Amino acid sequence: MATLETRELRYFVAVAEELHFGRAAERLGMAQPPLSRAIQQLERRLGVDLLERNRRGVTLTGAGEVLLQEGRAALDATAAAARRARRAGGADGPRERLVLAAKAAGSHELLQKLLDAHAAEPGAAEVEVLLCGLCEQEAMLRDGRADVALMYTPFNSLVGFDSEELSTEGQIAILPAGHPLAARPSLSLADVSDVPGLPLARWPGRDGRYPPGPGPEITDQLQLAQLVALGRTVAVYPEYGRSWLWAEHAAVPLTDAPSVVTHIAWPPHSRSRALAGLIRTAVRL
Amino acid sequence: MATLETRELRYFVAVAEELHFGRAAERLGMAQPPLSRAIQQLERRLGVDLLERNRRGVTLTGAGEVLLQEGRAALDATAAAARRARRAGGADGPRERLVLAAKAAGSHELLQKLLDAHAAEPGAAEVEVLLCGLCEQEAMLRDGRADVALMYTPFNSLVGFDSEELSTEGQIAILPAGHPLAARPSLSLADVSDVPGLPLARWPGRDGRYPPGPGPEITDQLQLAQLVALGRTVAVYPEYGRSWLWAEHAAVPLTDAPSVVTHIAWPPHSRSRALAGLIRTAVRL
DNA sequence: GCGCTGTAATACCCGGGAGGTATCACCGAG
DNA sequence: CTCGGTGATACCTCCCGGGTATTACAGCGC
Repeated sequence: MATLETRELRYFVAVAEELHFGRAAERLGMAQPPLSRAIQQLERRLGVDLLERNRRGVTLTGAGEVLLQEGRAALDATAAAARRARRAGGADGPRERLVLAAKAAGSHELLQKLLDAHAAEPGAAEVEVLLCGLCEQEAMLRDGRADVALMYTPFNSLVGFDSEELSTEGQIAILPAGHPLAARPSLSLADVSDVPGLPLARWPGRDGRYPPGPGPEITDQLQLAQLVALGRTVAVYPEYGRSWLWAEHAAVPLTDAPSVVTHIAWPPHSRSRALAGLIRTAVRL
Repeated sequence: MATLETRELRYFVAVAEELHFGRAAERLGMAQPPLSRAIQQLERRLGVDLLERNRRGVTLTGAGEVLLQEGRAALDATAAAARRARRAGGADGPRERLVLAAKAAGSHELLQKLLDAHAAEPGAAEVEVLLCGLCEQEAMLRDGRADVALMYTPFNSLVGFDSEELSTEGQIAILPAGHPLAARPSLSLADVSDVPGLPLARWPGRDGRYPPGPGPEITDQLQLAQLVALGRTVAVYPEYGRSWLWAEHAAVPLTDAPSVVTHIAWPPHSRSRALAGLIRTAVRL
């Protein structure tokens, strides 16, 4: 059985992502020839062509696509094993430590309630909060930087994790304060998706790409706040966005936007007592 | 960053499972001293004690428990990457191949319908059927021996996989043909759980252990069939068990047994067109 | 007390292979 | 036809993974 070392996977993923041996070697901190040789050996061992070497760089074969997908998952799992083992041993006392990943732009209120409730439990594990960008919670759970995360459907995908539903809320339209639509008691998606002179802001999808459209491409909450305040865009945002609105902003409930559901999610094979305690506290909120 | 090679994980898992360096080394096909050294290096690199060496063998520390869990998952993911890549490259033509894992004791009828319907689709992938024992589908999906599986809740756990529900059915009591209870139109769990002289058969749980009780420990369907036919036990079994009953058996519907739901399940990160086609066919059944 | 047994750790050696440098072979652009 | 940029090859070095022999130590029988 060909037993695929971590090093080989790392090398292959680098080449498959760069589609260029030289750059991949640089990224890996090594010279190009040994990298070429390692990939050739890997292909021989698997008995499969992974890369198509043509003039001007390389492309992935079907098997290469598969190995890229699966290899990334395997590397994540390996990194997770290392990180979680190290963390479990760091303070090997009775008090375990948990890392909770949460979107920085998420609901502060919910997070506060959860942490307070958990801290009040007797013998509760210490919880470190790791705030991250838009959709990084999934990667953090997968590669072990976090043990548990707050995720928001439909923005995050819960695929591959265990989860419990915590709360559901509607969405609002965030408009410049003086805009005519801001006076309306409620709006529909159709109302805000085609406002003359006020294009709808575009968020990156799960793959990091932006949907097409005339509106500005948003990367973080502060940028969005500025653009709305400047009267350049209108945004669809979960209810919890009300907590950071400025005086220059107006929020109007949307009647037909999909609900945003907050979940607490964790890797499915977790067996930790500390994690179980945190989840129990969360679902009781 | 300590980057945990596959080899190290393999070694550690072997030692953690055997709790004995000598036996682990034998299982790995190597000598004991290099294994000891490798584990020591691993502990130094992670900066964490994984094993407690006391007189008469070793025991796992907390960090060791974590690394065993996570390490197994990582090794499975790595093996899956190798297997799936190799399979994807084997016949790199337009026809992809899929491996479907199904419990040998499962519903033959459903499997037949699924395979027939799928084969009728134009351009459908070739499907290899891999029949396995009681609860092996999960391991097969995890380590890449299979791409997709038929699973039965509550017997199998869907945790960590994507899945779609295919069908739901009740459970029956399987009794010796001549038994008084066999004449009843229906039974409850209480009726069959305490029949004098006819103890309830015990199935292994997800962890491979048997619940306590007086009945025989069942390992496969044939053994169960024999024991019931001999008048030694009564069993609770899904409806689809009717297809293999003997003349010596009688089946009576159970009114209050949990329903058995058949799912089609697959690894969450799969992106294969062939797999998507099979799933679409399955949910249309 | 003294071996005896079974455990993991240490000492030391050897060979394979991972990685480096220099160079080649190839192809498209100008 | 050269030149720049690509990946592949040739060849060397040395580290480290693995082997054997041995030690250290704890329990057990007598």
